[in-house]
Amino acid sequence: MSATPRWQDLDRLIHEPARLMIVTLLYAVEEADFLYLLHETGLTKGNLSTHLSKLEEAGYVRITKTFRGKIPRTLVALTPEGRQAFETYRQRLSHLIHPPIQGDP
Amino acid sequence: MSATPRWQDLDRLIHEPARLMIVTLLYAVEEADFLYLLHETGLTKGNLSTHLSKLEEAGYVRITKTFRGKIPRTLVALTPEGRQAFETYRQRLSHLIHPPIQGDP
DNA sequence: ACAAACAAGTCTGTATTGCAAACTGGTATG
DNA sequence: CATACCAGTTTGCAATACAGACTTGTTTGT
Repeated sequence: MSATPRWQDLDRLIHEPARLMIVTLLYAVEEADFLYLLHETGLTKGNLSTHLSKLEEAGYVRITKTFRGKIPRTLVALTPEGRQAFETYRQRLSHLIHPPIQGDP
Repeated sequence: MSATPRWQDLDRLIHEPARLMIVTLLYAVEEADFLYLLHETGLTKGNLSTHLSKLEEAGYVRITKTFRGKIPRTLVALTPEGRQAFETYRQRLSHLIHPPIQGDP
């Protein structure tokens, strides 16, 4: 028992490919609307909506609903915490992914 | 619809943290026995066993059962396919993880 | 005026699957 | 003889990702 479960500490919320995709996009562009994410990720509306809600619950993104005229527009942005979480995730993954190489031709 | 789901192509089998852990270990040491993996990963026996079976089904690892005296010993090694899959996975993840752009103070 | 399509969801149902714990079977040890 | 180790298989549960249907309001096409 116990061991060193530093691996398990991978943030499951970000780890999920769909959300990893979303977070990565947000990290790059800093702000995006629903449709942009929808097209860029190729997810379905419902799916994207759900994932965004989860990220919002976790405090990783902030969702702002505005109106462009009468048309609703949903803006999504990473919060500082989300940004931080992504960086931590990224670091941890790096450790996993290219570990100090061992004797291996 | 359609879009470009190059992200989705992340190999789910390897992506799962527990298995990512296993594969990474195997990639490093090239050969490991059950107990080593058990202690190193901190998984339960059943869990480890299940994950190994899945990796075996996918052809990513080869499991060799030997006997050390009368005590069973289970050796696990990455197959070339597994090795290939891990490298592909790693590459794809790299693309995701440190993206080219970054205009962001 | 009416139909269709868009924007941004919510809700539901299904199917996977990860995980822990219990059980199995054989061996060594006290 | 009972306990503990090795290496599993099976079971049961809980979470969840995903697609698709349904909703509400708005704009556009004819």
